[in-house]
Amino acid sequence: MSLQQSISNGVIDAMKSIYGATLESVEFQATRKEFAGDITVVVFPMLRVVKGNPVAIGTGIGEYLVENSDSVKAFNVVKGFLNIEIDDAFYINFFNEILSNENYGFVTPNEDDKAVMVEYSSPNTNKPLHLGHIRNNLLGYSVAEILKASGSPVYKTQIINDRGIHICKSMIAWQKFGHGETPESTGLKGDKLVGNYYVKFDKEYKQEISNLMAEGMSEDDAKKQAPLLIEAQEMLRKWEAGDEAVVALWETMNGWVYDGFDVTYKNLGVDFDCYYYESNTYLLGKEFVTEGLKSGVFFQKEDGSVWCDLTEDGLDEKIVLRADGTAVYMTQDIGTAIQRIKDYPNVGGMVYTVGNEQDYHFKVLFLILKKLGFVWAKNLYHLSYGMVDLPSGKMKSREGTVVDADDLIVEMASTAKAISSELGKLEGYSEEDKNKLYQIIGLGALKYYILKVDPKKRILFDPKESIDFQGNTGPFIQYTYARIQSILRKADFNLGAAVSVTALHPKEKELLKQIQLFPEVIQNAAQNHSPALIANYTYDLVKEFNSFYQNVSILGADSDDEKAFRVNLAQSVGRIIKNAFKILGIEVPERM
RNA sequence: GGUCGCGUAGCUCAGCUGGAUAGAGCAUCUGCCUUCUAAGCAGACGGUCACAGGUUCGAAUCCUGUCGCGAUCACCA
Repeated sequence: MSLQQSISNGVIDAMKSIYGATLESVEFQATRKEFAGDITVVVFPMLRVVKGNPVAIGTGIGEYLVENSDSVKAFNVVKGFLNIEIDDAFYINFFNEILSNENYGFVTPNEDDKAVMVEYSSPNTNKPLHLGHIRNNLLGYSVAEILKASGSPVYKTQIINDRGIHICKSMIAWQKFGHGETPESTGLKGDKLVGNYYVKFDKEYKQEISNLMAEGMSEDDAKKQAPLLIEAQEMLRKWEAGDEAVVALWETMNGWVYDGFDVTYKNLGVDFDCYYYESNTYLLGKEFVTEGLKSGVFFQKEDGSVWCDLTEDGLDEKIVLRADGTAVYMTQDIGTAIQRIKDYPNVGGMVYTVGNEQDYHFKVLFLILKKLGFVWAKNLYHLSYGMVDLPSGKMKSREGTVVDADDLIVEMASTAKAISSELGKLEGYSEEDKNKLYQIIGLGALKYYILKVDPKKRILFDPKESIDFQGNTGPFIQYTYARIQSILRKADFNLGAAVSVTALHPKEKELLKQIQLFPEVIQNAAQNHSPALIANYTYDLVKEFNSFYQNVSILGADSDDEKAFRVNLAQSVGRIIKNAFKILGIEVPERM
């Protein structure tokens, strides 16, 4: 039982025994530094149940707690705040309990529990990944890890946008201007190569439009009649008809792109358990639209298009099938959701990691799925996040202001190298080990920088100002971890044994209080789908540890018991850092 | 224009279901490396929590309105 819970029960008992009143819950907060005490009960809310002077009530409860609870040592009341001092023994016992638990704070998933499917990444296949995708990937991956740590089985997935005219555009450009180039022949990553042809298409297409307009054609007509576009459309028709040559090219070029993406995913440290392809799910979506039409969830307009009327829910009418019977975005997403539950019957909910420009789309999607009567539809969550903008505004590929994911990762590592070399703590390490370390630190800085911010807020990223390595940053936390490992290497006795100290140093106590919060923080983060909560908690823990580290000698403690206690304390903090960072997808180095 | 989100120190961000005098980092300034890694620690400076009302013992937090920024309102995905 946690401290809060046990105090909470004590307070409820006290209210019953003193006033005969029933209290639903007890409100807590951390005690402010200027007052004596470890935890504070707010008396004001109790006035609803018991009339009286808050100070008197607080005093009454305090006396009862000291009398009846082993862990409460003393108390004081300031206005309506009951500050409770907890006996050191409580913290020491608690610490001995968690000492041997390497997975402290994690709840092991039960196989019978309902699983959650987390979708993330799902990029466009005609452009390389950029900073915005990095945020998406890191968020999705981390939320999946958080859910796992909080006790849910999780599947990580991705929807692959593998049909449509945009792919044909790159194919046409490659055929006409590519001279048979391949990733191997050029040494380019596949996604970069294909991205170049997408840009090439756009450029040539624009040229054709202006040529046609120079000949006197109107802009609208020119856009529709440019030969390149006609060719792309023709290719799309062939693709849908299953033309062998076109399909083969499509497979080849998609393969290049995915190979390229895989490299980036690997560098970022994210992965997936299963994949879904739009080309496989849109038909299922159409089936359910037909069914919904029969059951009256949808209605058909005169031209044959199918709609869902959401005006009663405060939204508009939404199209779910075109007049010509082809699928729209919504149709596919309906189909994909249903397909996933078919494939994984133990999935009870899904998380979609998609930018906030699609808030409306998901609101509608979830509502439609509810209307179609799926029980799991109430457990759908749109993990909506803000855009990553540059000081100049949005990233625009045309203006060359896109922050490329691969470039950024390389740049972060080289910044880490520069800083690290200056500090010169890595003598005796091989070049290979050093480079690995720079990668860990650079990525740590980047990932933490993005994850520590509340997902729904937009991020301003200034490429000219490099990401910090000091203060509330990934490297700072990694550094603390490395320092702890250094202590552990020097400690000359076995760790993990129960420790026996009688009194706590104030810094030790503060640290233990912070450690105690970890399980609660994980549950909280899972509920809110927010890695930022984990990041900020870890930072607070590390600050507390550093303060302890600077003010209290660990290896030079007075007694062997005290030394063992402190070393174990350091080790526990190290474990929590490692586990918290694992959830964030950030590695921790043994040395830096 | 309708809808949704955001607005906290010069900058980047915390602030959980309302609680005590609003919290960090960066930047600026002052101390601390012959003691466990100074990517650190201790401290100073810095605020009309966008603005105005309301709800109550109490509001950065909840409600309403205003302003500012962003997104969205396609038979695109």
